Formats: sequence, C-alpha cells, structure tokens
Amino acid sequence: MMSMQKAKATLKHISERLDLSISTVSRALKDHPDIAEQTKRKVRELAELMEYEPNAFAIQLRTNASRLIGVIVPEISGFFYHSFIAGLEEEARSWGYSLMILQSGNDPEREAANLRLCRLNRAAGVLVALTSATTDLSQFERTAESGIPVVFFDKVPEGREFPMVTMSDTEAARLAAEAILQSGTRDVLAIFGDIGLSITRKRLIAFREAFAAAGMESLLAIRHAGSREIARSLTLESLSGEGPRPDCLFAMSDEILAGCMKAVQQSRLCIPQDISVIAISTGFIPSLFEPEISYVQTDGVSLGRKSFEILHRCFSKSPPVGDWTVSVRLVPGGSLPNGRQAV
Amino acid sequence: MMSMQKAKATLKHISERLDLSISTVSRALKDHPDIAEQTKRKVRELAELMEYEPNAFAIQLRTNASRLIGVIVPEISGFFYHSFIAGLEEEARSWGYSLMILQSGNDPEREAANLRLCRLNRAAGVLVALTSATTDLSQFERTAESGIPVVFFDKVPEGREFPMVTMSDTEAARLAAEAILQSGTRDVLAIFGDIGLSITRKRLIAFREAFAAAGMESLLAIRHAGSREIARSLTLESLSGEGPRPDCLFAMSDEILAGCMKAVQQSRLCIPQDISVIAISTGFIPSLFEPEISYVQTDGVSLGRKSFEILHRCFSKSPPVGDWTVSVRLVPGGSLPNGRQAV
DNA sequence: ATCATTTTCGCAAACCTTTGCAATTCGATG
DNA sequence: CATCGAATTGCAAAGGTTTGCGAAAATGAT
Repeated sequence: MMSMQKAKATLKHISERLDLSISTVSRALKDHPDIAEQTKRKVRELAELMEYEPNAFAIQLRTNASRLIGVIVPEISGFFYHSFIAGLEEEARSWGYSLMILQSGNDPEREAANLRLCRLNRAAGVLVALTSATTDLSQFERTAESGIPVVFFDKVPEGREFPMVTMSDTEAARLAAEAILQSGTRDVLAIFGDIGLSITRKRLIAFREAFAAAGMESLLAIRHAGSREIARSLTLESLSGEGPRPDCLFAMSDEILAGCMKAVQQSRLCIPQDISVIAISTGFIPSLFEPEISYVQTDGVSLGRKSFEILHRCFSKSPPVGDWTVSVRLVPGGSLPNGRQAV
Repeated sequence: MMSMQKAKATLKHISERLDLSISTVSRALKDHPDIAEQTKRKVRELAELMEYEPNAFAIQLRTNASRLIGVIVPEISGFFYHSFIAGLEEEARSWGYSLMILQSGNDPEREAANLRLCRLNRAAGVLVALTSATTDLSQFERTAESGIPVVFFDKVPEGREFPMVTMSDTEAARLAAEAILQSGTRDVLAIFGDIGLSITRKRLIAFREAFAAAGMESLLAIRHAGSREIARSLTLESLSGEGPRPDCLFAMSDEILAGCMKAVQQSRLCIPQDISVIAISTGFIPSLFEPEISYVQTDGVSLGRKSFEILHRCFSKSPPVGDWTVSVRLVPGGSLPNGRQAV
C-alpha cells in the first residue's frame, strides 16, 4: 500500500493497446461522429479499465483556455465575501468552472500581484472586489486586453469601462427608511460607514431622500463610523447622553450593526420597547438576537450567482459593459414595532 | 480602446527578434549560469518590453506540476471554514501556491466529483474536510496513489492512513471545563453536538474527565443538539423549567452557542449575574454580546496555516502520516464571573 | 466490374516550455 | 601549432492533446 505511483494512462497508451491512432482515440472519447460506434465502444471500455483521465495541462495548452475563474477579494472572512464566494461557487460549478481564490488584504499591491496570477494561470475570467485604496486600474485594463474578462462586484470602480454588479444600495436604503417611517418612530439615529466609500454615499443619499419625500427629514441624526468600535461608542454616547434619546437605530452594515448592538446591550435598553433597530445586513447577526433584528437583506449568495451570470455572458458575447444590481428585500424581525409590515 | 487582443509574447518571439535560440532565452530569463551576463540583459530587456509572461499551461505540461492546492469543504460559509480558508490562503500565497475552492455541500457524491476535479487539474495537493456522511475513502486513496498528497482537516476520517490536522478538541474541552470549575458555579448545563460526530465525542469525553478529576461530575447536565434551533429550545426548557435553574451554560460550538444565547435573551436573564456562559468558539459570536462571552478559541486561521504546513511537508519528504493538532487558548470575556483568569 | 459516395481512420502540425547533451568559440597552455 | 578547458549557445526531444486534411476502406449505384 506504499505509494504506487502508477503512471497515468494517456491517449497514446490506449491507442497502442488497441492498435489505433491517437487521434482516433481522442475523437472516440469525445463522441465524434466520424468514429464508428463499435470503435467508440472499445475505446471507452479500455479507457475506463485503464482509469484514463485526460491531462488538463495538455488540453489547456492546446486550447489555450482553462475552466478556472479568479476571484480577488479584500478578505475571505468578514461579514460578506464568504457567502458571496459560496453562491458563486455553486453557480460556477454547475457550469463546469472552478474558483481560484485570492485575498488582497486591502493592499493594492497584493491586488495587482493577484491579478497577475490570474493572467499567468490564464483564468477564464476574473471577479474583483476592489481594495478601498485602489486607484490605478491599468492592471485591470491590461488583463481585459489580454482576453480575460474582468467583472467587478461589491466594491466597484467609479468609471463605467467595466461590467460590474452590486447590491441595489439605493433600494436597500430606501426600504429601510420606509420601514422606519411606517413604524412611527420619532427620533432616528442613523449610522453610516466611511463617507469615502461609494457604497456609503449611495446608501446615504437614498436614505435621506426617502425621509425628505415624507417630509420627515427633521427626525434624522446621521453619523459616520469607520469601524465597529466607533459605531459602538457613537451609539452609546447618543443613548446615554444628555439630549433626548433616539427611539430608533439604523445601521448601514453588519459591521456597524455589531457595534450598535454592543452599545444597546451596554445601556440595558430593551428592544423594541425602549428602542427599535433596523439594519442593512446579510441576516446572520440579526438572527442572533431576541427579538431578531429587522433588516434589509443584502444577500451575498445571490450577488455571487448574479456575478457569475454576468461573467458568463462575457465569455460568449461581446462584453456587456454597464452595471447590474441584485435586488434586496426587507426581512421583518421583532425589533421594529408597530410597523405595517412591508409587502 | 476596443478589445485589442494582442497576441501573447512567447519565448519564440523573443528569440527571433534577438536572433537567439529558444533555449537560450529560456535560460537567460531564469538566470541560468551558462548564459553570458550581456545576453541575459538583452533578453530581460526585450522580455520586459514585450510584456512577456510565461505560459503556465506549457510549464505545467512540461514539468507535470501545478501550484494549485485543492480545498474541499462541506460549505465555505458557516461558522468556521471561511476563516480556515483565509489562513490557508495567506500561508499558501507566501509559498507561491494558490487555492482552488470546492464545496461538497455535505454530499459525498459531490465530494467525490470535486476530488476528481483536483486530480484532473493535477493539483499539487488536496486539503479535505469530510462530509458528515462520507464513508468510502477509496477515492481519496486513489488520489494519493496518483501522486497527489491528501491531508484531512477538521472533519477527519477514523483510520490513520492519511495525515490529518485538527483543533485540539481534548484540550479545548478541558480548558473550558476547568474555567467553569474555577468560577465556582454549581449547576452546569452543557450542550454538545451530534453524538455521531467524532468531534463531539472527543470534546465530551475530555469535558467529563475534567469534571470527574475534580470530583464534580454531579454538577453536570449534558444534552445534545443537532442544530441551532434545538440548542435554543433545550436551553430555554432548562432555564424556564420546573427544576432548579442551572447557573452555567456551556456550548460546544458556535452553532450551539447561537441557540443558547437566543434562549438566554428570551428568558431575560442577565449575564453573568443570573447565569454564566462559556463556549468553544471562533470568537466572532462571543464578541457580539455585552458582556463578551468567555470562550476557548478554536482558531480557523491557525488551523489553516498548520494544514498548509503539513501539506507542504508532503511535497518534499515522504508523507508524514499521523495527526497533528493546533493548540487552543482560553479567551476570558465577562460572562464567567469570579474566575481566577487562566494564565 | 467501375465509379462515386460515404464512412472511418491516420498523419502531422501546433500549442510553449524545459533540459540533457552536443556544438561552437575563444583564449590559454604545453 | 596542437590541444585542452572553460564559457556560451543551439539542437532536438519530450510532455499529451486537438484538429484540418488527406487516405483508405466500405458501401451503393450503375
């Protein structure tokens, strides 16, 4: 049972045993119409017997194409990307593609190096969630020029030269705002992320607009938190501070929600009696609390699926530049009282 | 700016422009001592200019080796595997390897298909966390026989034919038990996972032993929960039931902890005054609560690093069969009162 | 029996790189 | 001047598969 290292069977081996040519064997195994049915049968049987498995390296060299999709994300863990990858993998697998996962660690240089890896491995396509510090897109252009389609997701560049797919930030923020308005709260503390990120700006604008449309903009206190901890201290300050205590908390993201909930627990307030909470979230954190937090779901899994779909289009047709969004929905929990539940 | 599709530069192109042979160019680019310094310089310059990037397919075919490591997990998301992958990717990248991620979705057939994919792609090695339903290991043996090292992690087979690396379940359970004993609680409800899983049995045995060693086994009520929801209802039942209410809760895993905390919140008990809590966890969920939950950390990241290390040994030397463990540590939160903190 | 088709199969090039070995040059030494 | 050694470079095979095109065999029609 020591490592036997049986030599891999090749087309040549099969062809010799059957006294056929390599090309005939090759065609027989892929059911080419030129080959007689009887020959095919014999070939298939021997191939099975010899446990023939085609040499992917040779195929790739010959056809100059792989079934590997490069995925570059700032980090795999965290609140979002792992579920994106899960959804993407499902979809990719069903089309016969596999995933090569690269982390950029929020470092543009590593990002570029990873992109280079994708080129070297002749990836069939690349999916990228940008680093927050990425400014130079030339490497991506170079990759696209060399025939590898590049699709951005989640953290996308500003310009419109590439196809990209994101959550519908506008819709998500609007849904959350409307849910808040319908719940009849009177004093909202809304915490958003780093204003430098486009995702923050989009959500903020839509959120404000919804309140403005209802003529309720005066209810709104808006803060920005770059981290979980900052979100916590901002919230705590507001909850236990001098002024009138807000009766509703909105968190733009999971990271911020985590900070807010910490503060709520610290101040020993009860949800939803003392304060109501709503967030934009993947849904995992909201499910941990009792009552469960109401949230607008930004589902990584469906974003993954959609992203593959867009990339897949790039394979066949001319690249469909533009941006796609995947829709979101409100998942009512018990943290927003008195609300006429959204449809 | 339309897709230019410039043809990729090859060694041949460079050799023609420089009037050298292909082999000379090849050697020059890899700094072979046979080649004159001046020649190397010229070659490097032109290669740079032509944006030459070696064709990985050809190299792989020639050398019959790739820098791709297959990773097969039941699911990427969830409580654990994504951080494992994150740690693994870090380590692999630093050695020049990339990751091919495959999900088995807890289906042994998909698992086998994924394994086949690894063989077809001639992965340099494969890391596997088994499905809970996997019984047939023949495919793994076949893969190992064909020269691809297989290392199991987390969910490992019973036999000892493969190298494998796991968290130190024994140590984790012992640490948790000792922390409980030191905290001076008197009535412990300990919730473990499905008794069919080896991880459950290992943790259970060590946990019990620690109590037995202290002569405190009588404190212990042990339950098994196969899901978050079952953990919740078991806990709730115990907390609001007839009998004496336990004053300490132990959760064997994150999934169970999630259920327990739901129940604790439902019963409106305060931590740690009314009840103390400790878990074996990655640390994410514990960090969401206030006070933070004390836990024994089973760190996916370091398991990922360690796993790569073991796999990496398989590349060079003869396969080091046996099982390795990565050590764990107690991370004290505020959920276990009165405890002399562990060192 | 001849010719035209159709069916079935083989030849050989191409994909690009690596590498053992042979070949060439050049200066130096005997 | 012949010989030798070292420093450079080239030749050619190998790795396994795909595929256009031509060749051979079988079939059918006349």
